[in-house]
Amino acid sequence: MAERISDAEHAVMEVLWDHAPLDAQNIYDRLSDSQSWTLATVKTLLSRLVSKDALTTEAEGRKFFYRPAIERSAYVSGESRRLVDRLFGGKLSPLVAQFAQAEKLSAEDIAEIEALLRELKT
Amino acid sequence: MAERISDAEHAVMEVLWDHAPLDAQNIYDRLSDSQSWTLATVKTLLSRLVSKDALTTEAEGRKFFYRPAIERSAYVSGESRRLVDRLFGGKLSPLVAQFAQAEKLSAEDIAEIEALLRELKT
DNA sequence: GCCTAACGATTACATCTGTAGTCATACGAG
DNA sequence: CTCGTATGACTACAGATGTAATCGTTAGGC
Repeated sequence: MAERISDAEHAVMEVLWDHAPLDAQNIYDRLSDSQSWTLATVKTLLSRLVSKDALTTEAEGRKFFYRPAIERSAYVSGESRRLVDRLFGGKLSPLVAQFAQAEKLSAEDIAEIEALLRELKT
Repeated sequence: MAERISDAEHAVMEVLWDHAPLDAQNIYDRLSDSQSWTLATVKTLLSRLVSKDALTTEAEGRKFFYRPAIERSAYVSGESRRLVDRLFGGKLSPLVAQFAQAEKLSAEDIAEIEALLRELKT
């Protein structure tokens, strides 16, 4: 299990993490803001996510309601770890350094992270 | 331009970021530790990276020396931003929070990041 | 009861990716 | 000069991905 979720599929997952269960039509509607996919495309993505065990379905009449089978936090965790392992030798601090240098962290960002860390030490 | 670099291609880039220029055989040798690709596979990846303008070549006799055409930092920067945008609303602190919570940052990690931030504020 | 519209399922197809084999060629050993 | 070998180019092919059309079925309106 734990097949990899593609970018397009991820967009669908986000909708369902935000609000589930939903049927295909509803998911399509919510995606319309950000994507210009047809209903058919959304349905394909849903099918693929079901075969990947990333979604579960509940039949209601002749239609399905879809619900995430994995936690967003698990997905986010996996993806983050992947990136950090691949690009930063598995350590978080070089990533922070990278952002600091290339992205100009705002004072606010810095304060937020510091607060976080402070809390961790208690 | 700026075509996306795949995972396998990235492994090749890392070798060249570490030490360039190198010829195909040499790259293959250096990859042998981590990957069990054949020379043919490595050559395919090199060709694709050249068409993606991620590598440049210098002919020397009948062979090529390959050299990165993009900085590692640019690549790392792009990939990091992609992840942070996709999963953390573009902000770094939620990523740090995520790691803190799911990955148990060591005291050492925390200290490193704090030092980094302290330095930023000067 | 019949037709239509809405569903999921199936099929389609180009591109990208991982992985590698084959081909033409030219350099270097003898 | 000849031949094997190393080299880049080209070809191959299955699976993933983005994107969508079509098909078979069935519930609901009339």
